[in-house]
Amino acid sequence: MKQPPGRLQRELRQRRPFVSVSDEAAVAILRTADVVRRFYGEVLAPFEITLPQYNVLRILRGAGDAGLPTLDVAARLIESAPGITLMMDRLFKRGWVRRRRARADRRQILCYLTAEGATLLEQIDTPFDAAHARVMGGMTARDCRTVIRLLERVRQAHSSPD
Amino acid sequence: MKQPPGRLQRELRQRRPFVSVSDEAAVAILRTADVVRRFYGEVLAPFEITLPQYNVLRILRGAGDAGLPTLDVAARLIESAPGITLMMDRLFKRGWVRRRRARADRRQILCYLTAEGATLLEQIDTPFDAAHARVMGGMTARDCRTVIRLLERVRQAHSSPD
DNA sequence: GGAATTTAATTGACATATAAACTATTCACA
DNA sequence: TGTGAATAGTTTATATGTCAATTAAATTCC
Repeated sequence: MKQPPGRLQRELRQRRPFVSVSDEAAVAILRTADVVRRFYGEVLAPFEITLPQYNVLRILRGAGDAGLPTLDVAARLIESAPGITLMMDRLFKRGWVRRRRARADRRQILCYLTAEGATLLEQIDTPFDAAHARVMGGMTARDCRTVIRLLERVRQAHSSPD
Repeated sequence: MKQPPGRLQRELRQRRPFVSVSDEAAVAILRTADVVRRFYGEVLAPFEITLPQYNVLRILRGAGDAGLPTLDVAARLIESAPGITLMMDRLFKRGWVRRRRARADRRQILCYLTAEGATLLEQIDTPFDAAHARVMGGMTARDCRTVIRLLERVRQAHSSPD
């Protein structure tokens, strides 16, 4: 049950053991996230689009004709306000996003997916969905559900009111 | 067994369900990593140091008087080569790191923790180790070990020769 | 109705990241 | 031994992410 030197530890080439399992789990989460991010990045690379950009486009597709205020897009990502403005600028320059000031609340900028953006997403959908099947590697559906449940608990413990 | 709307899904305010549990697990990993990163970031904020910087200093402390070539430091982080140069520059300017060209292999730059760097780390150690106890929130040691084991399998599936 | 507050978004400054191109040094091996 | 390949590190360019300050519009509340 107890694998001798600890694989993660060897991975990091650390000399000292982890302070606690808590510590080790946190590092495992951070490093696995990097692996996952890189994996999706490679899937998207041929389309010259990054994972956060792809996520924004998918969010806008979900919003449909109603569009979505800039900060609502940010709220659905990890991202804070300033980052989303820049990213939206890039997506706009590439012709995938359109923006218009909201009539109802003139402070808001509504963002929409363009037809070009929708076409791009359609091209990406198939390889991307196929990637989902590979991202968790050798894990069973049951393992995935366990991870989902446990990590949910971690996030919950750190969550603001929500 | 099947929780009705899915908490993560609600978190993301997505309309459509995840394509698969694989998909959902990947998103859970990415979002939890962000939570963990932010948590450690807040612990370190009073010391005006970032998590990656702190990791570099700890690696150099581990290396001791022998020091460590720049790219060896990078190898122990997620980080690729160019990033480590900049970060080391910043740590040098702050007086926490010292550098010297290796005599044995004149291509290498050996990096060392300075006495000031060591003092800083000592100040951070206690609050940081205390944070380890909180980072995994309500999870038991057993849960942590489960997460460690499952995520290890995910990384393994994506690993290069190693 | 109008001053104070809040909210949506942007700007500027800085830290991480990654890819590509480059310099300097070392190594492999014919 | 000497040339071509590999390695260590930096530079440049671009993208993501965060904080603090700012602008403009909407809301609160006397």
